[in-house]
Amino acid sequence: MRIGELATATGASARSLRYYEEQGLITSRRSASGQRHYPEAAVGRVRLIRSLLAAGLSSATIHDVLPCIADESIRTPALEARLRAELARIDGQIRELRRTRDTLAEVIADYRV
Amino acid sequence: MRIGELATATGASARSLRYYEEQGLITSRRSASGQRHYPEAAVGRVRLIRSLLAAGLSSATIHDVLPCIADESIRTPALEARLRAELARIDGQIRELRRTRDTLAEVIADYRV
DNA sequence: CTAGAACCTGACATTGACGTCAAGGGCAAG
DNA sequence: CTTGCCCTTGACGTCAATGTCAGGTTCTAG
Repeated sequence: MRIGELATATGASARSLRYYEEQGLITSRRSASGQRHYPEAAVGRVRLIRSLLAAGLSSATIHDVLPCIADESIRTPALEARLRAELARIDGQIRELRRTRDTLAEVIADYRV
Repeated sequence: MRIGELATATGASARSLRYYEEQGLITSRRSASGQRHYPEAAVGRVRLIRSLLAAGLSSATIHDVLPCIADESIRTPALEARLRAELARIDGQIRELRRTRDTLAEVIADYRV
């Protein structure tokens, strides 16, 4: 699977995929001519990366926790704590979003009256 | 209320408050010497602005919908549609966050085993 | 073989919500 | 009056994820 195919499969641009690799979030096997080739599993990994990015994790944070997700052998208590912290952060973010959502919904409800 | 007081009351920096004003999100009465003064109501308004920003609305979007929120006389069907669209966007964002959250939670659960 | 699509690296540009710094004016307390 | 803090405008810096462009190489279809 070359980069263009992975791009269309994941919704990430080729530029983004190279960036993810540069940040150590994904790896690629190179053909003799230097072109990147990916295994099927890269699709799921990139999708996970994108959802974590969308959840507000930085690429550095993802770099820290992704090996923990991908490779059981690297799982450590410190990484578990990190994951829990990020989970808590996302939970807080969801709560705040819901409050904002409700504020907006109230505005709209009042709107009709 | 001067800018420093509003800043500590809302958690926004003075820089941010000037930025919000520059973007047309808030207004201020100026003293003879040019210093900004705000009414008490500015606190709530700035808090609302911040939560909308945190929810991913751009300052331009907030500029569009905030008068609708603040001033009933400007409410129009177009603005209501805009509000509904933003509400839907936030709902989608919450759903995606929950999926990511659950993915992360699963990882942590698997972690113990 | 050849055209065109896809890929490569490297570098600069962009965006939005700010931070920060400079150079100065305003204001209350002692 | 002065000390020190708060305020002003204006301009440039930052950060992170991507866009974009240039100049060149490689793959694929006909």
